[in-house]
Amino acid sequence: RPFKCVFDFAGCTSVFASKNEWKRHVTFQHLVLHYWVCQDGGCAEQSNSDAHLPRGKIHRTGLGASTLLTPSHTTPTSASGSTGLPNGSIFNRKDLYTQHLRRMHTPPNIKKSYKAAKEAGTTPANSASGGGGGGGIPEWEERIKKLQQRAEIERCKLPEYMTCPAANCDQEFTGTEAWDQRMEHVARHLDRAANNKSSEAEVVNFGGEDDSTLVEWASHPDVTVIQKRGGGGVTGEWELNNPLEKRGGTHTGNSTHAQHMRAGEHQGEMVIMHNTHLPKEKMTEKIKTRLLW
DNA sequence: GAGCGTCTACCGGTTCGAAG
DNA sequence: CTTCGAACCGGTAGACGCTC
Repeated sequence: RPFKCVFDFAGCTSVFASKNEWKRHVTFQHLVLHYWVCQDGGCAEQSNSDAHLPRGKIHRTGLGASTLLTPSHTTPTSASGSTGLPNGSIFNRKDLYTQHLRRMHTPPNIKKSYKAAKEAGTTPANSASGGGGGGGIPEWEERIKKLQQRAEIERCKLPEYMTCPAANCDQEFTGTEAWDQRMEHVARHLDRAANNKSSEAEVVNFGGEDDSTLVEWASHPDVTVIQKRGGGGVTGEWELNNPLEKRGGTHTGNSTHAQHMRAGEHQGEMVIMHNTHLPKEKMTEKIKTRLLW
């Protein structure tokens, strides 16, 4: 398993055998560039500014599946107080949001159709349970697609300047593809390191002295993927931060990111973060500043 | 408190379409 | 044709509420 999580320096111990899984893990579990908000029926009542609510709690009471097609379901605009997160059920992956839609908000008549089809062994049943997809009732599938688009919110953007974390590698990456290029590049280092353990040139030290661009970006107030342990303290001591964790969260105990989010700016269109992809000049300037500390 | 049902989080495999 | 990435799909684990 050559692919260790790029945030291992912040405490993530995940390792992966395939590049695909490695990239997916980093993207969905740590970066959270996008998320999906369900504000239908009972979900709309969930405030994400309050102290942490136990998982699943808000889904208990009278979910109005039949209200899905009502005008109350509009673009997420009702950002809650202190976190910047909108009210509603939040999902970090599109397929999870879709799964939730199918399970919780399928109108009763559609559910009935699926059930009948399942018993008859016909097509719509294939997508009636779980994530579902493909065949089904066309109007409902169309509706789901629209809801998926509407619910999607961009949290932050990828960096536009990065360097390679491998020792003795001066490779730089710029532009909107910088992150992907770096991941691909680093994957080759990791691969080679796994196959040739004696090669020091392939040693990748995420978050180390050769990886300041990652640390700078990930800890930026508009990104907050990692944060200083204990909210300050020792340089180099980082811990993971889940950007979608509600303020006051308890089960990870690291949810101070909310302080950085600017809920007051969310009026009209829901925009959580702005310009988090720092240009090269700005990033290097920040790095210089950091080194002077 | 045990057992059960519901729901979300996460993982890993599969499918499918686009690009080379 | 092959490779790759995005999305889909199915399964499992854990948390929680409800009932007995």
